[in-house]
Amino acid sequence: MAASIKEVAALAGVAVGTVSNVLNHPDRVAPATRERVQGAVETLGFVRNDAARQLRAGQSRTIGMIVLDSSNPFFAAVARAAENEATLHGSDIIMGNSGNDPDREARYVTLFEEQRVQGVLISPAGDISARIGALRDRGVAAVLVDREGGPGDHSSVSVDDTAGGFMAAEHLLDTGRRRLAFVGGSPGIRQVADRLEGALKAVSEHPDASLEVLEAADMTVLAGRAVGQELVERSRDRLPEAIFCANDLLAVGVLQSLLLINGLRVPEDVALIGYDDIDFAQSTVVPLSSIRQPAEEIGRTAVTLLQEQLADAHAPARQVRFTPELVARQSTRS
Amino acid sequence: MAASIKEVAALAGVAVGTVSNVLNHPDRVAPATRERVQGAVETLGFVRNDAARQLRAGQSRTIGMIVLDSSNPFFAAVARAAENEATLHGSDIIMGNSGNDPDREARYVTLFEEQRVQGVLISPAGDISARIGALRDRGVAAVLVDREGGPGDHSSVSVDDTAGGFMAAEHLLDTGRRRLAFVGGSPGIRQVADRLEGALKAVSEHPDASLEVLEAADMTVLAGRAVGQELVERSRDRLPEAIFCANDLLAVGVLQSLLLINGLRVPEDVALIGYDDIDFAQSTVVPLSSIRQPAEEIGRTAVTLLQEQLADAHAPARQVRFTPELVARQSTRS
DNA sequence: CGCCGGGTTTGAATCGTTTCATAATACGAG
DNA sequence: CTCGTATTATGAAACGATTCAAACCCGGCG
Repeated sequence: MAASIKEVAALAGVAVGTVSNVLNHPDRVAPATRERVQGAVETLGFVRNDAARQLRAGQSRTIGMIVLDSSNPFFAAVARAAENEATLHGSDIIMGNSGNDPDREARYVTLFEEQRVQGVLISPAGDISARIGALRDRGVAAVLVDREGGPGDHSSVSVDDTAGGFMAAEHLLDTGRRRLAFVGGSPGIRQVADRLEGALKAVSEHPDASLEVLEAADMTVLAGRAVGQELVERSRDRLPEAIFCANDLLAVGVLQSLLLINGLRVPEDVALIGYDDIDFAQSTVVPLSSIRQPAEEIGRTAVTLLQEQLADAHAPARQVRFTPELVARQSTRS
Repeated sequence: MAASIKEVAALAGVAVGTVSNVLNHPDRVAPATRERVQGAVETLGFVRNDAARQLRAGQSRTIGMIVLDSSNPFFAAVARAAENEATLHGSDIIMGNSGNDPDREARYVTLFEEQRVQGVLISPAGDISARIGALRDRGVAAVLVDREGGPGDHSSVSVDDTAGGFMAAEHLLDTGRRRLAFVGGSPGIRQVADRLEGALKAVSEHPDASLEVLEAADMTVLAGRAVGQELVERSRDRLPEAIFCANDLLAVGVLQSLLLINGLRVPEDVALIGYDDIDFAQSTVVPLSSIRQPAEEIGRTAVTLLQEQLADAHAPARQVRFTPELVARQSTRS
């Protein structure tokens, strides 16, 4: 159905090699011939078969990217920045969503390997350092995104989640709250574990403070709402004074159930802080305090690190680590 | 670097065809041989080269999807639903972001054509019906998403934007507002034009009502904030009584500047309604009225229609059209 | 007039997989 | 013991683009 280079050659009355040259090295072809070939390409509606090209080349121009949750605005922002940066370098990015599911993650890694992508940007769900090692052995560059690489082996772009967790809890403590709660997703998620660890550290520095840990089914608005519901069903005096959510989506959900459904006041009855500082954080019912991560820079840097690896396979792995930043808004006012 | 089927065959002491059979038709191979081959695959870390496979097959198992703006939660939801549905059918989806830029859109279409994708799901930015026609001629199925197909030629999944625009304006009029404003992106965007048209129709039915049209640079929170800023700088009596934004992101931005920055009250001073009913709409400072579109169904249906086309190239194009729904919240209370 | 050198063009070889007609083998029945 | 059949294995051909050594053409120079 689709025309091949051979048919173009036949129509233009030249050899296949010439057509290929018109496509890839126009300067090597005499102007008259070039036009004749371009005419043939036009009339046949020829579109280059990328599979054949790649097969010959042994490698594609594509970068694979696996994100934990593309419907989380934070990851969407990271992905967008990466996309822009890649376009600048003449690469295309194709994306996959693991949804925090190690199986789906593995499927995408395989898919990308089969496609012989140049490299992979990945926010790991499970423990895939073994898999990444295998990738590198096979000559596929990889950069961890939003997760620190092991000791010197993988390049990575991360944000210091422990510091972020510390900042969040510290802020709550600074504003006079003592009975804190942490709402996270599965403790298997590294970001959740690290943020919790930071929070625990802050709390441990105040002998009179406590931190209760709650687990949400998911890191979504809906799951946040469910946890919030659970909380308000307790007797009032067992309610925490402040809640730290592992991301803004959870915080928004908790906020909804506290406030809209149960008539509690934020921050008077309960203070609330999220994580990521997504665009919506400042527009919520009560503007949400949060810990900001530099999404754009993360995406851009990830691509840059990957390009470094591509340019020189023996370039040392680099770990870039950003520091998050507290953004205090009304939801934690004292 | 990467092992090929040939090396696997050599190591296992069988012919290449046998290895291929182990990979694709394990039942045709004797158990003993199968295990020997699988062992070789294991030790060599063999990964199938998809380019070669596709070249031979002439087609891939991939579906290409082009969205207008993946950082808009509405599109993210559509994409996610499509992804799930495709996975169910054993296809993979790769995504591209046009960002409403016809050039980027064209680049992605080309990329997908070169990859010989099974089909394309596309929310068109520019006028690409010509391009889609070319795709079909070449045997690539296409489904328009969130835009109605022309008369009988393309399959499409859309939502009646004119009806939605009408509903929004009608609702504002019903609650007693008369001087309305419409905030949209570029009028070149079909959704914007249609929603405006619907609103105009509603307004024209009320002789004492008026509709002022404002254009935002973009359909983002930031652009919304800019337009809101412009509005509040006017003298108070020239302020509209109600604002209809072409999507929720714009509405959130407008809300921010009205309320947080300028101390106006919503809905008392100005009523506000958005479009899409994204998850955050109910969590904004003042819960946002909106027009809901069934994102999940749109994504799912798009894939279904594509599968129909794939199953039978001569299946008639189908147009599925959903009707949006008004969700009234506090921001338009009278 | 023959040869040289440049710019052009040619077309066979190659990439790795799948397919399929054919060959090899094993096993039972006669 | 032989033939027929069923099961399994073989390996050449094909997919379509790129590459590259070789062929070709043509004007200029000795």
